[in-house]
Amino acid sequence: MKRHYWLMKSEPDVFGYEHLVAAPGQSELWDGVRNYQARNLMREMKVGDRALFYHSSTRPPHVFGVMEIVREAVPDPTQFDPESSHYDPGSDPDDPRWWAVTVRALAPLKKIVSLDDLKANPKLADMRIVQRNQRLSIQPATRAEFDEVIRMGGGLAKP
DNA sequence: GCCAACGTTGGC
DNA sequence: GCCAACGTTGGC
Repeated sequence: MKRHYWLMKSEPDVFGYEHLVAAPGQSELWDGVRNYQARNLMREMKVGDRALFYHSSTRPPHVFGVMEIVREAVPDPTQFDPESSHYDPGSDPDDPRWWAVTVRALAPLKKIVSLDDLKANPKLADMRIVQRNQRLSIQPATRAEFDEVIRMGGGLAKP
């Protein structure tokens, strides 16, 4: 089975890498995605896939660490929760609209890799994140891109 | 806080 | 099915 690579964005105030590391059992449902393209990509994810964890709305925005997909997409429960800010009254429980994978922290990078660093590396020119305002919160990456970002971050710190 | 990009909605 | 209005994202 071929492993795939991804980049997943979150605002650290809402859900950052530290939350993930501190989470019970160190795994967490990646809920709240309300974009069809991102949803479709998440449904392609397989157990064992790896993802770069990107912190947005920070100065500078940056890649912080690496996650592993530990469970394939299941219906996102927040879409059926009227109390949730992600509540979607239009979603049919028999045919849920929104799905979420479960992720686990693998390790932080030894040093963060900023968006400017990503943009400055010609090897990463095809990554969506470095292209003009590509806001998609879940993006595919190649293994070469994934490895390059980790190399730029000085490798993975021991958890 | 601003605003460009861009996805979604809804009138026609 | 078009497209203007609107809302959100996210870098700056």
